[in-house]
This record gives sequence, structure tokens and C-alpha cells, in this order.
Amino acid sequence: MNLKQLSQMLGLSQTTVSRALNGYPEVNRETRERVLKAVRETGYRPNKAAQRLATGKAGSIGLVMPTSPGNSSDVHFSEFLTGLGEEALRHDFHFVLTPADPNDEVGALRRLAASGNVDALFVNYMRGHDPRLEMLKTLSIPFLVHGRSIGSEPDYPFLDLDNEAAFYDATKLLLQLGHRRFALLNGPIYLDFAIRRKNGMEAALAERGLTLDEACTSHTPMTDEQGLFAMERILQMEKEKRPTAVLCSSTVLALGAVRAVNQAGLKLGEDISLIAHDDVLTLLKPESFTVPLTTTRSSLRAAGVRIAERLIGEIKHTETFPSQELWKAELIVRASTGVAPAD
Amino acid sequence: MNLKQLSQMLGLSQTTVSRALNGYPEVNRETRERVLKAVRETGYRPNKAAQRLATGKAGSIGLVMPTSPGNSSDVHFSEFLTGLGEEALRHDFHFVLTPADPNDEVGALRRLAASGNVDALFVNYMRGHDPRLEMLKTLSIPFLVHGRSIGSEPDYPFLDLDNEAAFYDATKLLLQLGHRRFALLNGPIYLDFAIRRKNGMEAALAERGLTLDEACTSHTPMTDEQGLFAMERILQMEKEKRPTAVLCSSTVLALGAVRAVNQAGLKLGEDISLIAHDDVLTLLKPESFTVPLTTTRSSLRAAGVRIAERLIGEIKHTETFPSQELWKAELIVRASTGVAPAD
DNA sequence: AGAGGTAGCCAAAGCGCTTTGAGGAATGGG
DNA sequence: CCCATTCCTCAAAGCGCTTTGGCTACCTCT
Repeated sequence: MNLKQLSQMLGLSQTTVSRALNGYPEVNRETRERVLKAVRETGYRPNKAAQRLATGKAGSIGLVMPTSPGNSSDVHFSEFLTGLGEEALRHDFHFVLTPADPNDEVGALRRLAASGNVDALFVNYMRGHDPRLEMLKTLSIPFLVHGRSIGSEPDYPFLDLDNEAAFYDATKLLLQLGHRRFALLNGPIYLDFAIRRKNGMEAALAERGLTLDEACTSHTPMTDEQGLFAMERILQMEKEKRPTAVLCSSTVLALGAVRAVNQAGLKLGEDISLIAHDDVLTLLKPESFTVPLTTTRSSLRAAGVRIAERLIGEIKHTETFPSQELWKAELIVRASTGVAPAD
Repeated sequence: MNLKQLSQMLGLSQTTVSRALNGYPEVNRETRERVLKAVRETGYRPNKAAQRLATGKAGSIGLVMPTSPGNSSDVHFSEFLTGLGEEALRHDFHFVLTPADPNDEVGALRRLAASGNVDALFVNYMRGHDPRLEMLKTLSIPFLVHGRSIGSEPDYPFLDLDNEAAFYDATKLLLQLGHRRFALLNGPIYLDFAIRRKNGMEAALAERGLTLDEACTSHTPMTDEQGLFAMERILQMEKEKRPTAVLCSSTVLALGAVRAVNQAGLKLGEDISLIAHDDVLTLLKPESFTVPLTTTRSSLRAAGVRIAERLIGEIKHTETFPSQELWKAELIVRASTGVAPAD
């Protein structure tokens, strides 16, 4: 069933039927109702490809799925995706997901844009000096980035968490509790958020004349396994040199780190204080750790909702948003942080 | 840059250029190379919407994302998605993800198919007597289901895990270890896999004249929280009646369950034996639990790869696959299972 | 009554691609 | 030398939709 058949059936022109369906004013009320009734009865659905070809709008936003053989699936990514989906549902939008080799993200993005299948692009997992930015600016479709790219001109639309402030505040808290030796379990250092979190932490330390020991810093994929390894390594240091305060870039890393602490027979919140960044993952609630975790919290999913909202608004030209948003994380104190142990 | 411009640039007709690009034999080798060179230089990419309109093929497979406001993101789903993506990447396919209210999955599926945006459909989270099946059969595009639907005619293409056998075997193992009182922490009972796992477990018990106590059975969303609650409830029973063996439908449930066991001061593998089904989630490795978990294992991600492979093969008409596949889970014994404690 | 609007509808062009049906040029055979 | 054959190329139709630019009939106003 297509427009032609439908309009013949109704004894109307394609034009009129099309207008009736798309809410144009120059259609008689009765006619419109007749059309809508026929649509309901026949189950007619406009062909999206044709619609897209004619209008240039696709009702879809494109994103590159950072996946490659051997690469692990990422809870953070799917939490975010859930948020995107939640908002897209409200506007009858869908996503076009292009899986891409991480080494060819620029290419994948370009192909996606050129395919004419999407109205807007979204990118995340920003790196320092991210090469995708330059490419995106040359494109004619709107885009939005989640995160920022340190080292690039900040002239692109983004939504980011104030990672620097989050880790600055967290460090500050630990300093107030008397801690002097710190460790950081971070994400891969080429990622922008990891760089900024480290910066934030170092800034707070510097205020007290302290520095972050490289030996106590790890930059790894954010899995529980890596968290375990990194923490084990740190706990092997002599007690006098060993950090008493640890910052984790994800509750996932913290999951492993806490296990290491337990296995070493140490008490979280007494021997070792830990603050993790909490993306509000469904699976991993900091409050349901055996010792509830102090966290810097910002929901990834909420970010997804917001990003979809902005992107769709831009496509529909209905709303304008501040082009650059910086969210603050909440610092939530629970039992995993305590006064520094006496040496 | 479109076909018309490109062909004018080359002094060729659109036909010839199109044929050159799509590998038709009736194009001179030199001509073809000239065309390909121009494509490389200009960065020309065919418009997918137009291609789709002309050919009827879209190079994409559609899936409904089970998401709604307030609904939680699901690690199992994203693990699977990763597998799909991995395979799709190899064939330059992409996905169209339609987020849908779980109450309107049939509608979402129909819209997706009618939109003309996808070549094939994929569905999962099958229920008993699943209404989507009937709808899918009326559609003209191929589809594949992950899982099965108990109570429906088994005349549709599927890939499923032999859930019955997996839980039958697991139960059998526990019986051999002397356990007589069992509990089951299962997924929502309307889901097909949950029904079958329960059946498998009950079949093994029945062979010894045992039955599964309803009070020791829970059907919940598969989150760690639910696992914790369910297990806490079970551990409140009097010691003489309390189950000594527990089956979990997911390592995620097990995560909570194990926490409950620990909090009760019981020893896993001694006081309580536990077997979980392991979907090989990146985040949750059964071997890195404090007491490594005995599991029935089957990679969700591998299933994703296989499903994409079959779907894409069907679209391209290149390969035919057995239309129905039943995978076996591996039973892997670790430390969480032990001889039943003497009463 | 005639000018000027307006409401409601339509025919046709166009979006960028593939594919059909046909034609021109070169080659070979009788 | 002519016709058949092969190789390459082309013009044009068509995919299903939106949108432009009329057109007609009916009002309203003076």
C-alpha cells in the first residue's frame, strides 16, 4: 500500500493525501478525517526511504558504536544508550548504529553522514585533540559531542561533566580527612575525561604542596578486573609509603579495587578511603557495596536523555539550547571515606 | 556530490558509473578504474535513501530496543548488541534501533518494518506464546528470533540456548553432591528462558522424587539488588528447611545473592552451593568472585555474532543456514559448589 | 456587477539512485 | 562486403514521497 494507491482509493490526489497526513492547513477537515480513517483501515505507512529522499529529513540520529572484534562491551556505553533511547522514543526517532573499528572512527562517521541516513551525529569517548572534531565541523549536519576534547578549540556543541571539579572536590574532601598519600585508578589517559579528572586531582593536591605519585596512578580500561590488578599492585607497597586514599574513575573499577582491599584484609573507610565516580549504572549501586561507597555522582543516562533532547530539538528546529553545557557532579559521602589512619 | 554530477564530471552516463560502482561485468576495466579513482578523489558516497528506494535493500537490520522511561538498562542486552555489531561491521551493515515501550513491541516492530528502513528484523526477550511471532510471519521481510516461545508453533527461525538442558544438568550436579533442598532465582516468569530453566530444574528434581518449593523460587528482573533481596528472604528460613543449593539465572542475580550469603556469615560452597548461568558478561566474570562461581556458560555475545551472520546471509541471499539452532551451555565447575552440609 | 480574497484541491516536478531496453562501435566469419 | 556477435555505453523510466505553482469555485466587499 503506497500513497498512490491510497489516494486513488480515496479519489483524491497524492498531494492532498500527503498534506492531510502531515498536518498542513489547506485541507478540509472532512477530507482530512476521511484520509486518516483510510490510513487506519489500510494500515498504510509512508515509506521512510522515500520520505527521506524527498525531504532530506530522516528522523534518525546516527552514532558510531565503539565496537570491534575482541573489544569489550561497555556498560557505560549502554547506560548512556538507554538514556538516548528513552528520549528518542518520545519523538518517534530512531538511531542508526554503525559499528566501527576504533581505529577508523573518523571514517565510520563520515560514511554515516554521507549515507544520507541520519539527520544528526553524536560522538562520545572524546580524546585529547580529537580528530573527529575537525571532520564534524566540515559536515553540514548538526552534531553534538558528549564530553570535550582538551587541546581543541572549544567551538563545538557539547555536553560534558565538569570532571575537573568533581575530582578536585573529591580530593579536597580526602585532604580534609587528613590523607596525604593518594592513588588514582583512572580510565585510559588518551580519553579527555581521564585527563581532566587527573588534572582536577592534581590541582587540589598542589594546593597543599602535594603531588600525585606516578607509581600510584593507573590508566586502564574501566573493568573490574583492571581495578583489582591496579589495587593489588598498590597494596603491595610498604605500608609507610602506601596510599591511604584512592580515587576511582568508575564504580566498575571500584568493584575490583574493593575486592583487592578485602583480600588484603584491610578495612575500607578505615585503612583505605575510596571515592569513586558514579555514573549511576543500573547494575552497580555504590550504596549496595558491603561498605557503601562515597562517590561523585552524575547520571550517564540523564546525559543521554539530554543529548537526545538537544539533538532532536535541533533537527526539528523547534528549540534552541545552550550549545555548551557543563554539568556538576554531586559529591555524596558514604562509609568508604574516613579519617586518615595514624602512621 | 551526487551521481549526476560525478558522471558529468567523468563524461559518462549515470548508468555506466552506477554499474562501475556496483561491480557489474559490462563495464570496461579502464572505465571502471577511472570511476573508482574519481570516487576516491571526490569522496562521493551514494545516497542510501535513494539506493534504498531504488533497490528495496537497505543494508540494515532493525531491532527494537526494549527501553522505556523508568525501565532499567540491561547488561545482557548490550552484551548481545556488541556481538551483533561485531559481525555487522564486517559486512558494512548497520542497525536501526527503535526504542519502544515494552507494552507496544508489536506496534514498534510493525512500524519498523513498514518504514522501509530495514531489510530484516530481529527480536529477543521472547515470551511464552509471544504475540510478535504471528505478526512477524505476516511480514515479507526475513526475521530471526533469539530464544523461542513456548506455547507457539515452532515454525519460525530461531537461535536458542538449550535452557532446559543447562538447568537440568546443573541441578543434576547438585543432586549428586547430596543436596536435597533447592532454590531458584530466576528471571521474570513470562520470559521463555525462565520458563524453560525452571522446567529443566524441575525435571531433574522429579527424577529423585523432589519438587521445587514455591517459597524458594523467585522471578524478578535480573539485577543484583533483586538477587540480594531474594536470597535474604530465603536465608531467613529455619536452618532445617532452608535450601542448601541455589540456581541463579544470571551472574548478575548471583552478585546480589552472594552478598546476602556473606552478610549472613555463611560460606559459599560449604553452607550454600550456588550455580549461576553465565552469559559471559564482560563486567561480571564468575571466576573473579571471591569464591569463584560454578556456572552454565554460553556467550551472549557469540550468539549476537551468529545471529547477525545468519540475518545478513539471508539478506544477501548468499548463504543458507539451518533455520533453527539450539546451543548447549557448558557446565563449568568452580568453588561455589560443594558437598551438601550434614543437617 | 466586478474586483479581490480565500479555501480546497490538483498536476507535475524533483529527490538520487538502479535497471530496462536499445543502440553504436568494433570484431570476426562466411 | 555484409551480417552476426560481442562489448560497452546511454537515455529514460521508475522507486514513493513532498512541494511548487497553479486552478476552480465560492465569498466578501464596494
